[in-house]
Amino acid sequence: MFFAELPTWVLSQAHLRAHSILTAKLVAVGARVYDHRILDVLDRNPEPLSQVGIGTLARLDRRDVTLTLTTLEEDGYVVRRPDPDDARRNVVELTPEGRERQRLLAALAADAQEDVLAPLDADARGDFLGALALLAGSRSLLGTEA
Amino acid sequence: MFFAELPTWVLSQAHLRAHSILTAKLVAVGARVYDHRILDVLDRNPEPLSQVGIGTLARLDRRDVTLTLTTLEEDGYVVRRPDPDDARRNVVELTPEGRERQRLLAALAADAQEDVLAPLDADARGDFLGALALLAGSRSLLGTEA
DNA sequence: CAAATTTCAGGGCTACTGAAATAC
DNA sequence: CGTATTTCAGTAACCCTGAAATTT
Repeated sequence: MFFAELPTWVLSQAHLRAHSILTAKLVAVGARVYDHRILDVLDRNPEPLSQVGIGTLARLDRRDVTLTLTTLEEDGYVVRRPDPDDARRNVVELTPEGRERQRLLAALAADAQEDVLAPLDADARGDFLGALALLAGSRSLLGTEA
Repeated sequence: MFFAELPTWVLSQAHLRAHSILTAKLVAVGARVYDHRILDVLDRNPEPLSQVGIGTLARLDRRDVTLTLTTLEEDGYVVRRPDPDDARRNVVELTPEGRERQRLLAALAADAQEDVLAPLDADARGDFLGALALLAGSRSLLGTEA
């Protein structure tokens, strides 16, 4: 079978198109996908999080958490403080600007979903997303387990 | 909506799982996805191809064609010769070893497809792949156009 | 002259590993 | 002591751009 007929290939192209749509929305405001992931988990968790906690919830490597937080902190969207209960940890919190930033990024991400799914009608979307979650397996937390 | 519920996220995770399955099969024999793409188009086109021709058919950037061909040539799977009709071009051809290599990689890629689609039954696969091709759009050449 | 081909240099994003410093 | 957290250095694969050298 020709490589471009393989499901693995079509999946990669569908992902690439979706990812391009999403990143285009985000770069328009100077943001990246990692920014959105981290601000999202911070916005949803009222209790302060350590960087390890952020990495777990945002499914990001510790390295990428560190680098992304550095830029977010430089831009004034988050603050890092040493955890008073455990000096090994940083406590990371959203600033008001960060919370506002997240609302913007979430709105842009929502726009992107509509663009991505535009080729499918409402009926087809449900079936498709169900099958997609099965294929994603434990990598998405929406599928059979979660 | 939580970022992990977004279709863009689930799509990326499905792709990542599929890609991991495929690359695991290939790395087991020391090959990469680009190797498979290039050997595939060479194997299917009896007439010799230039590097630009390979890039077009394999949907690879000219830079990646150059780098991948260098390793394939070092391993004895392809040969590059100056095109006698146009000295700007290289004519690239599979060696017998390259043809055999491609048969191996194609078999491994086929195995990977089965593993990837395992969570879906036969009925669901057709619908899913049809929807997926729509989302991939012009990036796959299987969808509505092409 | 302009255009095409190959190659090199380099970057950006995503995902990841090893190791150091620090603190528990 | 061993373990956990953060940080730095670095890698791999994928996708892409600019520019040079060569030839048409």
